[in-house]
Amino acid sequence: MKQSHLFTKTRKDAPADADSPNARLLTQAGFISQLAAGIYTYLPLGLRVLDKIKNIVREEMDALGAQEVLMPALHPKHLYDSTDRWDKIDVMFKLDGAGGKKYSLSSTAEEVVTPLVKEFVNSYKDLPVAVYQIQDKFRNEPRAKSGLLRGREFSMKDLYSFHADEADFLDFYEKAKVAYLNVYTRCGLDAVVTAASGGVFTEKHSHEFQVATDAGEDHIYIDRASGEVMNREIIPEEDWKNEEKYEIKKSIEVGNIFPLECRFSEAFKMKVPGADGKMVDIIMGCYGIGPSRVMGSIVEVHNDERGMIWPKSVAPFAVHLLSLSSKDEEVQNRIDNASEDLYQGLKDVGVEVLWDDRPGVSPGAKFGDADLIGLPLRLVISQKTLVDDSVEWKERTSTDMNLVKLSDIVASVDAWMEE
RNA sequence: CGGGCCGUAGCUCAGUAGGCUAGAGCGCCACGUUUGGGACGUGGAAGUCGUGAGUUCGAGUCUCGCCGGCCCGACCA
Repeated sequence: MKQSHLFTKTRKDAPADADSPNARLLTQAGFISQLAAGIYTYLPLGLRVLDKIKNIVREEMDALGAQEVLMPALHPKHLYDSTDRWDKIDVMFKLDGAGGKKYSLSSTAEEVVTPLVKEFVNSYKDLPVAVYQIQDKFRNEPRAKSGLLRGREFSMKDLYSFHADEADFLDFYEKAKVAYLNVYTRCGLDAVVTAASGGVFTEKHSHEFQVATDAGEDHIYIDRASGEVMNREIIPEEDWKNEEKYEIKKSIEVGNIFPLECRFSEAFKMKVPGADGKMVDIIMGCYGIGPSRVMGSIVEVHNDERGMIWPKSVAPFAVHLLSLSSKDEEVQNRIDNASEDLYQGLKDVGVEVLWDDRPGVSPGAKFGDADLIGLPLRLVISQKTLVDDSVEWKERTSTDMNLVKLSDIVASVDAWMEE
């Protein structure tokens, strides 16, 4: 994409009302725009990141054997009458429809997915089933905060699994854990599985995926003896400051999986015949990842004083190509032609390039924007590099710069992409 | 939902004790010069001072209500 065509712009000054690094940097670089507290527009650069995260999630969910659907975000009240949750979910947005009907905006989807799957599952032979969706969720948070980390409308992937017996559920649950860890690793996040309370659904523990960072609002306790990681909510209060027993870190919860047991299958009278012909209860699990929160978390973890530092896997573009300006028309033409050739050459081999082709913008401004936007690889073409028939190569994570011949550059980038 | 901070140009902010035509930097527009770390000169456009009421001869400034944002806490099925 040519930067001259990008309708968004970077800002020289950080926004005054964005304190957290993710809100400040994403806004300053033109990735997101705030509409209200906890409500954001994803601009072209930000949307590309969000989509890449969603696609990584998709790939891992598909590999797990789950099937993607898209359920409505507008939920009729009667579903919640079946589970008695209409007045229990206090973050639920409720609205009135025509004819006195009542609806809520999706804050979760157990009430939709359970009847949905029930439509198609008639026997133990139809199980297990795992379905997921990636959809915006709405939660009337008393206090939205920290940019993308806690919003009132946010992207969430929610997966639900249905099983004929406990052993099958546990097997799937463990595989889901691995799939989740794969997602975080691929997104450049170092997440740990953390035991947490089971909430209202189960006596068992649920499991969270926590990324240790001071930007987090959770506290994880790492048992120094066993290595087990636990959320503070399941630590006895007298041990909250026991640093001899636990290593304590602040962290962001980037995912949560938990057993639902038969809470929802019972509420919707979902039972099927087992192998012996007798009706069996259906055991469910539920598994959530917020792609928008993952995006914010990546920025919290990967940034420096100059801007964001995107991992290659989720960067909006892999390469930032900078054409520096020259007063000499002849030189300028050579810069433009070499840049155009490289831009096309990279696109032809499938490399995503943001080309800073803006005329007349000073080198300092282009470098500043490149650092702020934080694409993994910066390539510069200028009078200086063309003297050597070369391009300057600099990775965002390094201060090293070196020249690569124009004749070799596409192959070099292609090889770097495979790393 | 409790507590705190804040709202003045597109952005970041200043605005003394209430005082007459409301300021700066950046950005933007025009022209010229400049081009390897956010260049410079000259000229220009741009503001119902969040909003409503009140006090006052006079309100960006004081009082109250409302709206909105950020932070701390509670909450986070």
